[in-house]
Parts: sequence; C-alpha cells; structure tokens
Amino acid sequence: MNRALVFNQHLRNKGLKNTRQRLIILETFLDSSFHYSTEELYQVLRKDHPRIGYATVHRTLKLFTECGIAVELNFGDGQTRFEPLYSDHHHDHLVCTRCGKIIEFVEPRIEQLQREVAERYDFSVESHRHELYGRCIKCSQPS
Amino acid sequence: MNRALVFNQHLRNKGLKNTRQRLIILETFLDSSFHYSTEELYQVLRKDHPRIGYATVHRTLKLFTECGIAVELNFGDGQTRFEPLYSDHHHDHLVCTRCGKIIEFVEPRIEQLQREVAERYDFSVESHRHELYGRCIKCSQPS
DNA sequence: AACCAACTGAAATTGAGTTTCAAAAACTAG
DNA sequence: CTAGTTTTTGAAACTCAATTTCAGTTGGTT
Repeated sequence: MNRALVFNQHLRNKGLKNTRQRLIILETFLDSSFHYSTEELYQVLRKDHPRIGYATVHRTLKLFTECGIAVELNFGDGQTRFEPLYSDHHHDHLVCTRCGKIIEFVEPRIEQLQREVAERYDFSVESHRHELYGRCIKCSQPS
Repeated sequence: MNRALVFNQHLRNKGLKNTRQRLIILETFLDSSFHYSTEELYQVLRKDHPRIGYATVHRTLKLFTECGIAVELNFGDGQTRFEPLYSDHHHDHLVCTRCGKIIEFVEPRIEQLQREVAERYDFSVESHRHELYGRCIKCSQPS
C-alpha cells in the first residue's frame, strides 16, 4: 500500500486540496516509525517549518486516520498518539511505563482466541485494543 | 474481599476521615455493576443526595482506585470509567460501539499467551488492557 | 486571470479532569 | 462534652489536550 497515494485519493474523494502543509506533514509523519502525539509532531515540524500551526497538524493527523494510513492510539498518558500504518499487518503493543518505549507484537493465536471469545457472546468484532504495560528490558535492569 | 472494609482500612492507613459522603458514594458505587464515569455516578447520586458535589465524587472514585476496590477503564469515548472489583478475578471487556453495553470476559489462554509474548521481548508486565469493540447481539440484528 | 471553495494559523472554545479555598465536619485529647 | 486540630466538602476556578472559529490566504478550475 502506497500511503501517499491513499492520502491523495482520499483528498480527491472528499474534494479537499493538496496543500504544501499537508505534504510536509505527511512526509514527516511517514518518515518516522515513532508514535507521535499531535504536540510532538508539531514540535518536530516546527524546527524546519516554523509557520505550520498546531491546528493544521491536528487536522491533518485526523485526515490520516480517516483514510486509514494512521491509527489513533491511547496509552493512558493523556495524549492521543498516531501510528503510521505500514501494511495491513495487524499488531498490538507493549508499552514501557518507565521510558515510554513502544514495542509492537504480533500473536496470531491471541487473535484466534479473540474470535472465539466474541463468538461465545454472539458479539461481532469491529476492532480491538490490546496493550501490555510494564518494564522493557532496559528499565527492568537493576540500576 | 470485603470492599467496604478495604476502603476503611485505606482511610485509616492514610489518616483520612470516614465521612457521610464517602459512605454514600461507596454504597451507590458498589451496589451497581455498571461501569460509571464520574459524571454518570454524579448524576445518579444527585437524585437522592443533591448536596454531594462533583469534585467529591471524583475524589472518592480516585480513592477507590488507590485502594484497589475499583479500576479505571478507558473505552475511547473520552470518559474515564470506573469498574467496581468484585473479586481478584481478572477479566477483559467487549464494548458495543452502538449501545455502549459492556460484557466482561475471561480467557485464561489469552492471559497465558500474553505472558509468552512478554517473555519473547524480555518485558515484565505490570498490567494490561484488552478490549474488543463491535456490535453486541441486539445491535447486530437487522432492524 | 478570475473566481470560489477549501485551507491556514492564531486565538477562542470546549470538556474532562483537577485544584483551590473558605466554611463545615470529623476525629482527638482534655 | 468541648475545644482544638486536621481533613473534607462543594462551588468555582483552573488546566490541558482537543476542537472550532474566523479573517485572510491559497489551490485549482473555468
């Protein structure tokens, strides 16, 4: 999946415009595998593009989510984070509560059990959230 | 586990006082299996106890969390919800995105796989969050 | 080139959560 | 029981991320 293309399609579909700011934000966002919050991405962009406003960053991240090239994540720190989707490959997260490091994991057997649980309750699943919080290896070393 | 007792212990331990408001909030909270947000519990309490303030409800729910008789949950609707803990029995949630219904589920095999995943990344888990979002049986019937 | 709808960025607004503060209530010691 | 001390309460103020507003700007279409 070419994410820039998907984004442009989305703009066209909705009669939106292809602006300089949106391009810059898209590139910066996709070039990183970091899980940015709006504020963090805004700060990064400000270095090279001081004229781009916070509201524009916010609105553009919402557009990314709308067209499926990003997902909103919430790790309970009071900030919504946005993760660029590199593929259709689903994964979940380990979140270090000390250093904030985020590790992605894939475990098909868990996915399968989720389907079983849903069936047990006649529930049709649209999405899920699964995060493990704790200490990454560095942060669990004795200091 | 007697939750009222645990709460009283907690108050004593921290040199806090046993007030009328705290007792009322505790009873109302435990008498329901509902997953209240602060606002919702406040509205319920207001019917019989119009003098109890929002801030008191908020602070009391925080106390419940501190002493372990409640947990904070966040289902992505912008409101923190509080779940009374009836036992030490861990469970996760199915959340209906249409009617808001919350179903609790237990699946030890998922818990086991979580431990395996954590081990794979040398990660020591402190807590986790696992929610499936979709339609409950009523909301997936053709209307 | 002209037009118009969409966009931008600064500032204002929203809303959940939290804190403040003066009056009230709960405990403690006498 | 009473006085004294500390915590609590509730209303209002504040915080902070998220969202909206709006006047001036830009994109892209004719």
